[in-house]
Amino acid sequence: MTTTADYERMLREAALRVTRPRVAVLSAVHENAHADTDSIIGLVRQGLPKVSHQAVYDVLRALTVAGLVRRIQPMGSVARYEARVGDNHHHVVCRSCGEIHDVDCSVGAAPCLTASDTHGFVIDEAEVIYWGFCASCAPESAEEPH
Amino acid sequence: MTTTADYERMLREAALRVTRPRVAVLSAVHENAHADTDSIIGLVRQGLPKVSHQAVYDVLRALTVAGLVRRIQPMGSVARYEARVGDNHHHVVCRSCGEIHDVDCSVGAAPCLTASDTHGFVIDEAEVIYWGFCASCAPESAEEPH
DNA sequence: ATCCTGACTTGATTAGTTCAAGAAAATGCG
DNA sequence: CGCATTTTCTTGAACTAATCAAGTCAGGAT
Repeated sequence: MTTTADYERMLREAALRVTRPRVAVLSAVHENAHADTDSIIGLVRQGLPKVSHQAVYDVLRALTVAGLVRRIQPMGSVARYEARVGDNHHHVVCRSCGEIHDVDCSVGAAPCLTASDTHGFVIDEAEVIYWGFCASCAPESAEEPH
Repeated sequence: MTTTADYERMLREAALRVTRPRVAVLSAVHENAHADTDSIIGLVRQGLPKVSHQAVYDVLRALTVAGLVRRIQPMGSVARYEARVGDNHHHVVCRSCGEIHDVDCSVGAAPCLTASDTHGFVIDEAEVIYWGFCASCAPESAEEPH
């Protein structure tokens, strides 16, 4: 289990000041994968009722810049954050309810990181989003071709 | 070259009424890949100065639903539209200037469409976004590790 | 040509996020 | 430990992209 002290250490190692809003946000993101900003605000306020929404926005940005959390934003969705960073995993998103789950890269390490024609771009990351319907939202006749 | 008559036919084949705003939007998306809504409004108004922004929003949604255009929205960016539909191509996005280019799927047909663990999801599409820096934005020392 | 339905215009409204100025708190130093 | 410096947080407003609603207008069928 991750304790408050662990979060404080993570912040310190990232050269960020340790404040209660930051610990609370970091904790919320760790314990609630793929939470959107609004949920995070709610979670943080369970422990610290007085934090402003900008504090949360600021903290999320600081944590994102520091690499402690990762911001994901499938289209049609608001910004969401997750604590798994640096392991090149991807996401499966439900078209209906927006639910997100992690999936590891299918073909090994990072095979998708080779585009056929990069147009002169220096590519550093390949983001994969699998779109579909989750178990609850999939119609029973999902496997029918039409 | 694609003419107005072609766009009208495309609309008719999609069971959409042929209106000048629709032709103008369809034309704008075809001639300006990855344009955002605001640019499209500007382009449309070059020919039809009086179209409202809602008309453009409405038309873009109708065209998207009809499958004539595709909506893409890398995170941090507003909605963009492109006319290449149904060929499973992906995108490379510049982290700095937001420029977008098409890339064909690297490993053949649609290999990325196999996630390792689908969490019970019925997946119908794998969207790949390659992140990096375009030729203009890439620093000279881009290949240096640090 | 006329009617009916769907599309467009106008204007207001929302949600999500950001900006700005001042107050508060965290770190470093004496 | 207490103070100074610097960053962070609070308060409140503003901004942007997008949507909603009501009424007018135009495309396509009869």
